Amino acid sequence: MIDHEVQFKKFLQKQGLKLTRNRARILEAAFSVHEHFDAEKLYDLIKADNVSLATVYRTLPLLLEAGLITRTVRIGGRDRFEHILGHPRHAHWLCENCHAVIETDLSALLPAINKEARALKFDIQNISINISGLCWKCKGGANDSQ
Amino acid sequence: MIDHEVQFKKFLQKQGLKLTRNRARILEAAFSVHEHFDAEKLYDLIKADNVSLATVYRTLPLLLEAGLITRTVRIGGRDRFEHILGHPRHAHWLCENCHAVIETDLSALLPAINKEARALKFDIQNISINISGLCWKCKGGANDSQ
DNA sequence: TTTCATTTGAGAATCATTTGCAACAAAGAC
DNA sequence: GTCTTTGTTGCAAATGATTCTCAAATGAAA
Repeated sequence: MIDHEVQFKKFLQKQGLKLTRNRARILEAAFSVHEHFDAEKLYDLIKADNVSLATVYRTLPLLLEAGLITRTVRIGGRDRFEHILGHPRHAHWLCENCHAVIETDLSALLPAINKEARALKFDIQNISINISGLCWKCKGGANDSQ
Repeated sequence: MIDHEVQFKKFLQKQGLKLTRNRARILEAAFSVHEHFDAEKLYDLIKADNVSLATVYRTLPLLLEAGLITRTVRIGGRDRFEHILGHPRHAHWLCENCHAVIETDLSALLPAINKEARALKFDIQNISINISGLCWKCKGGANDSQ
């Protein structure tokens, strides 16, 4: 059983829940995508296995609580997520014009964030940094003003 | 006319739009709340003036584009905003347990963010930093595990 | 006060997400 | 094995925030 599957199973057991075939399938799908995904995307990946969209929606919060995925940007009215293991935390730069998403490492920001956390006695579970604006391609063109 | 009203009017004119009584009312409401608010909240504040919820929803994106408000945390499936003028940018620390929202200044992080932006040639319009976890009150109690 | 474009309220329509429910498993207890 | 209990799932229906439609209202300008 893969690393994150073990982690998920442990988490589930602690809540008296089970690691079912469906849940394992969803977890696997989430880790097979190395970019953002939304519920629909996962569903597309596994619907062949007769997993319903409702189950995907039911599983997402579990993965979230288990600390295996994280909620990131919201695009087109849809929540988007990404897996965490082997996917170091990063900031998202979202272009308002072309909707490109650029990712950058958080390491430059982490020291300052952790310092703040200590001061607040806050236990960090998830960090989400989204910066919107115009990417280099769009800052001159498409949008003539601003 | 207040500062941010001037700003809004300018913005609207640039798009061939008008600063109507309703829009001014919504802007005013947005600036009267010194915390996060959602569409419904603004609506409650001004429905006595016969402004419809639809108009609130229609105006929010304008305020956003005009750089007068910013989208922050999403709670209970609702988009939340806050005004910007006189309300320096800050990070949000969201407690998963008691849902408290703590705000901290961004100044410690801005230099690093701006540096990154320069490297990416990215034009920042909006920065949203949300850190979730457990606040000091909840990290020991309520939730026995974790 | 005519004209023409923009706004608006009201309610219907959308669409992601949640839920209710009945049928299904899984894991023990016997 | 066979009960029993408890969690799981697919399906369809419900929910609820947000968006859209459209006809009436308003505003600016001539």
